[in-house]
Amino acid sequence: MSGHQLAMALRRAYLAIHRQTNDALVPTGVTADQFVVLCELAQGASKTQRELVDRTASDSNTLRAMLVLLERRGLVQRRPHPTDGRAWSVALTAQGRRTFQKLWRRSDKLRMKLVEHLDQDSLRHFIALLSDLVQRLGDGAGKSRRPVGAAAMGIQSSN
Amino acid sequence: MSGHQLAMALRRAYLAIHRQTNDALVPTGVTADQFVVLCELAQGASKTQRELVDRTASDSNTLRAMLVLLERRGLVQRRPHPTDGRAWSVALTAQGRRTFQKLWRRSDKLRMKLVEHLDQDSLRHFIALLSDLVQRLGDGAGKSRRPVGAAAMGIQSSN
DNA sequence: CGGATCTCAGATCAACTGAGATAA
DNA sequence: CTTATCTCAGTTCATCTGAGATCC
Repeated sequence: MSGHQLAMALRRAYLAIHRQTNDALVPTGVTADQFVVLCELAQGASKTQRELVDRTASDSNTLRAMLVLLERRGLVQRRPHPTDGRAWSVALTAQGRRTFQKLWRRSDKLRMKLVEHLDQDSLRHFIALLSDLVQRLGDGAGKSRRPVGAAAMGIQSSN
Repeated sequence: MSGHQLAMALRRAYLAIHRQTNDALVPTGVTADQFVVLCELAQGASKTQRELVDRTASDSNTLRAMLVLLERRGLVQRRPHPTDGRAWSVALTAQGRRTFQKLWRRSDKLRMKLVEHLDQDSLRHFIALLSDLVQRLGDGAGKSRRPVGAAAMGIQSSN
């Protein structure tokens, strides 16, 4: 057992989820990565791009590109931030909320399958293992253009 | 605790490893995904592209593209398969083996950090959780163009 | 024949670099 | 002045579809 095997197992698992999410959403024309963004936006209030970068673990340039696509399709709206003149305030449009419901339903079975045969404690433990791993890696961070940012830590509403 | 949170934790962890691997390897011009391919090739005998597709969890077209890049750089060689006329037999070149050593050393600290604070049992358990997840997903497989393939199961040399 | 392996063209998205505008 | 947020241009890689050649 080695770090390499852990990395490979993680790769396998992530790619499997990513592909099956894409497969499930392909009739809607929304990608799995875009879905991740919409999920964060669907949790209550509007967010700045910076917050979305932290919460979706995306690159800021990548996130912008995705928002441009989502905006062009009318799922997302960006308005000037009320107090911070540098920032955008990003939110779902009405159509975006409707589309998100559809996406969420379409991916429902997949999420069920993810946690099948896992009781609450195992699931909690599993997530803790993953979070610990991220934290361990994050400490010796490279030259990431993301100087941490408070929202990166896992405060998630319950969905 | 929900399947969504598990998926997000997995995403975070995978992307963190992927990025840090890329960062560690960037002076060599080899990407993290290419490194995955080289790792499999470094384990003993030569392999067909089909085997590599299974073992690296890559798409077959994607794999071909990566092999073309690696071949162009002289790290990899493809010869006709001795017995199966449809298949290629892919192997590292001498330079490929040297480069792989370098890559492996460069990513050593990262692998160490991955398993820091995990004893053998925890690591084994972690990997089992990930593998189980893949298997659960794999059962209800979509229209993946990969009709299973025996090598997909985890027979790994110890590295 | 059916099925497996691989090739090729083409498209799309994600990811990243580096430079810069603007505001805190 | 420094730092943070976001924009923009440009590049590369990974991914996938769909069609087809070739061989088992």
